[in-house]
Amino acid sequence: MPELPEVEVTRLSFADRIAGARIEGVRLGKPLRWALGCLPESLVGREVLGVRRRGKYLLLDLDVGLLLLHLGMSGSLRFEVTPGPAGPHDHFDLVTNRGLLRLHDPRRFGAVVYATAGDAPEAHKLLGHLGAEPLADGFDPLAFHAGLRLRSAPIKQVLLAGDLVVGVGNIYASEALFLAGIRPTVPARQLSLARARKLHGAVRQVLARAVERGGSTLRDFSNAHGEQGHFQLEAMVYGREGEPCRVCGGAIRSMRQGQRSTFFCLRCQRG
DNA sequence: AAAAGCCCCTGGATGC
DNA sequence: TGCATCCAGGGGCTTT
Repeated sequence: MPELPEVEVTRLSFADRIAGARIEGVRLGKPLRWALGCLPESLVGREVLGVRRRGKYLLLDLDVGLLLLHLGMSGSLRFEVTPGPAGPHDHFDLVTNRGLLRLHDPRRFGAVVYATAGDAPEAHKLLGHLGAEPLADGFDPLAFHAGLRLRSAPIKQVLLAGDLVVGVGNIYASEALFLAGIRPTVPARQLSLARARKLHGAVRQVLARAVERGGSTLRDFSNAHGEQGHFQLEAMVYGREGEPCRVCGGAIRSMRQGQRSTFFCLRCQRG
């Protein structure tokens, strides 16, 4: 479910409230993708300094070490001062003196992993290979184009891979390619500098807009307050197979790329 | 090195 | 109503 916008919206919805909180306990539900990597009791007494985001990971900085959180496909976080009892899909609770941070994740592709403070966060195994942050100043169109030139895979799959640019998942890859007028199947290396620039801008535009709209709620995404997103209402192509293109009126098509659905408009995406 | 497939898991929609 | 099948926002790992 969660791509960069949903993860960032989640972060914004609880970062201020958890900053400065003292950890009082940890409750684990069923196993997530990876083991926590430390004894839950060892977190008690530590302070949450703040929350950052790297790609689709949330980084909870502690006074000693940090927690990496990933929402996987079906995860969402809630932060509640007066929480109810844990449900069958609530697999991680961080009890603090400010409130309870709870991970709800039916499919359990998500994860909470402890990392020691020793290494810089960027050196962590899970983060080391990640590409540029698309909404940061460091996302450079020239470097983006240079990276694309090295890849022969279809541009849609290069966007999803996350080693050139992070945070673009299945919804926003289709949306960005539509905005840029680029066919999802074109080999990445075929994109000219001008078209790479256009895609670079489209990625930034669609992600920034989605953050503004609170993310996309297709089934069950909500931020840490339980509020849903609204970007799905203005999607140009994602999930719109057979419906008319909002630009040219032609029928939106869908196809499979790497066992994921891709949505596009034949007429508007000729490149 | 890069690309393509394979899984992890649950639930909802659809079809017979 | 019951059961099988397919599909879903991710991504690390293994195999080509």
